[in-house]
Amino acid sequence: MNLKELSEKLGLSQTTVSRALNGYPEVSEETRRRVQEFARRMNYQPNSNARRLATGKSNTIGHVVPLSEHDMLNPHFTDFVAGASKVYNRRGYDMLISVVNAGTEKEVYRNLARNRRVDGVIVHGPRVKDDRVRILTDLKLPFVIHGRTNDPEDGYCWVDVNNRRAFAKATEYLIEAGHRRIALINGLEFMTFAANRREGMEKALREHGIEPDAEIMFSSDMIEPNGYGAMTDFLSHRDPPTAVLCSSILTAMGAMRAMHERGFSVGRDLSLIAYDDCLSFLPSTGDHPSMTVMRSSIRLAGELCADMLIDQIEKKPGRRNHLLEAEFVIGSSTGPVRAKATA
Amino acid sequence: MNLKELSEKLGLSQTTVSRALNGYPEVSEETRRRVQEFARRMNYQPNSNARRLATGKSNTIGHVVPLSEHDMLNPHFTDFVAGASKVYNRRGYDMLISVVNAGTEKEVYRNLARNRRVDGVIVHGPRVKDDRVRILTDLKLPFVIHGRTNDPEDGYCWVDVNNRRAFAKATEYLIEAGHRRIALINGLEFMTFAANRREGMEKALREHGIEPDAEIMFSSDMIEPNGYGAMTDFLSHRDPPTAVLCSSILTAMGAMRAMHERGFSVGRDLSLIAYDDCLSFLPSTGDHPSMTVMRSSIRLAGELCADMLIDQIEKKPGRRNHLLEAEFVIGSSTGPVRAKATA
DNA sequence: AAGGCCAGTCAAAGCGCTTTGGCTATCGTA
DNA sequence: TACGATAGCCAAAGCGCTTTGACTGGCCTT
Repeated sequence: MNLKELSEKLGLSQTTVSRALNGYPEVSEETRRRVQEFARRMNYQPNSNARRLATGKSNTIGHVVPLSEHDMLNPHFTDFVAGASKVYNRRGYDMLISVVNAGTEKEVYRNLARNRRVDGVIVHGPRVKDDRVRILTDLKLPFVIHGRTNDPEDGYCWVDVNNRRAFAKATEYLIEAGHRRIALINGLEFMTFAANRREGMEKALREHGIEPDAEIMFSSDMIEPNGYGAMTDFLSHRDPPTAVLCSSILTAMGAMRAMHERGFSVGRDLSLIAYDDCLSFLPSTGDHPSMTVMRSSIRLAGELCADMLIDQIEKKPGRRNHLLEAEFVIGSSTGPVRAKATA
Repeated sequence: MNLKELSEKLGLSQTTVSRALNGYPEVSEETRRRVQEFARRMNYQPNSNARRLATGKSNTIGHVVPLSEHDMLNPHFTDFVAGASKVYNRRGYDMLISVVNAGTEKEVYRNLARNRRVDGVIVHGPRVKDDRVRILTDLKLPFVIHGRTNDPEDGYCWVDVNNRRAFAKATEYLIEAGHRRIALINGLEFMTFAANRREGMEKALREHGIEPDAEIMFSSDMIEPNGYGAMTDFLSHRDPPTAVLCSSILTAMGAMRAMHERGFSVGRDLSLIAYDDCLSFLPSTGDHPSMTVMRSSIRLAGELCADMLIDQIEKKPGRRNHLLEAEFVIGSSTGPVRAKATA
């Protein structure tokens, strides 16, 4: 069933039927009702490809997500998507996901733009120095960055967490509990969020007269096995840490596994603070605060990004950026420093 | 830059240019070379909406994923997508993801089909009794199911794991190690895979004269907190299990957390076998076999589904279904039954 | 020399919508 | 009574591709 058939059966022109269905004011209320009711009965759905061609709008948002090594798709992405898609459903957009190998990203953006397959994109995993901003600006493709680059040049939309402050605060908390030997299990530091987290931590350390030690700082994909591996290494260091900061609950779980395996009790023998993205499939601090965390919902970030992007596409007014503050929640994974632990 | 401009500048008709670019044989090799080179120089990309309208093909695969309670997106989905998207990239398809609330699924399928937004869909989380098969068949929308329904009616494409056999085998392994009190932490049992797992387990139990006890069988979303909660409950049962089967590494991690918390040693005091989907962000048995698992890669399933669906869409010959066997890998989370553990 | 065939090209007709620019009653106003 | 405004409808022109059907000129056959 297409518009032509529908309008013929109704004894109306395509123009009128189209207008009736799309809520234009030039049709009488009675006609509109008749048309809409008939369309529903006939199960009429406009062909979206035709509509897209005619309007030049695709009503689709693109997500270009890079695969990291081992072809892994960042699990944090799941929750971000859950948030964003909620907004897409509400506002009538489709979500196009393009999983790409790290190198080919830019070409994919170019294609999406020239193709007119999407009305805008969300940029994931911004780097400290990232030319995607310039590319997208040149292409005149609306975009929102989940995170920021470190370039001073502003003018783009972003949603980010104050990572520096969160990690500085967590570090200070540990220092006040007497820790002076604090490890870091971070994300990949060519990405801004991870770089900022390290900066925040180092700043706090230095302000308390502690020189950061690269030997107890680790950076990689934020997945369980990496947390386990890093912590295992740290614990066999000649001068092991008494506390650790983890950039994700996933690495934190790995770290805790390593600690348990060595017979350490988390919160007593060793302290741990994790960054909690509120991943829905992992233990959170909701019910029983088992972990001390800095918390900010990545799903919320997804919602904010999506809304902001659509506002921009539809030229609606609205905020151009959001700097979220992570909530600091004290759980039982931290405690005062103890006599040096021995394996 | 569109086709018209391009062909004018080349002094050719749109027909010839279109054919040259799309590899039709009716153009001379020299013309083709000239056209392709010029198109590249001009950064020409055909407008995909126009192309879709003209061809009636969208070159897009739809994934309709239901949100479970708490608006959670199944984390197992991430890896499935990683696999599928690899195929989509290779074969020139886009991936459209539609996240829906559990109830509205069918309507979404109907819309996708009538809209002509996708050429086919992948059905996730099939239920024991699932009317999506009939709906999609009626709509004549090609589809592949990740899993199966339990309806005898065949004729659709699917990729599934032999869940029954995997769980029967794991159960037998535990029984042979002397366990007679075996718990189950399963997925949602209105879904076929979970129902089959339970069946496999119960069959093995009965074959060894053990009556399944519903009090140590749990069913829910396969996420860490649920594994933790279930295991905690089991351990405070008047007759606690000596072993447990988990439907996912995620619940297994939760279960292990509960065991650790009570001071139990996994593999000595209590045995655990998990179903390992090879989720890339979780510890697998690859490096050091810490967990005894039944293993089958969900990413591989994603690849198979995608290839099968595209074959179907393009009317290429190929297999219509795949029944994968899970690999049984013995790790250190299982051992002979011990004197009854006491909390 | 006439006819047939083929390679290479093109004009034009869709694909199914939206949107522009009329057109016709009808009504209020002077 | 006449005239402009307006509500309600329509025909037709795109949107940027693909594809059909037709047309050339050169070459081979008989």
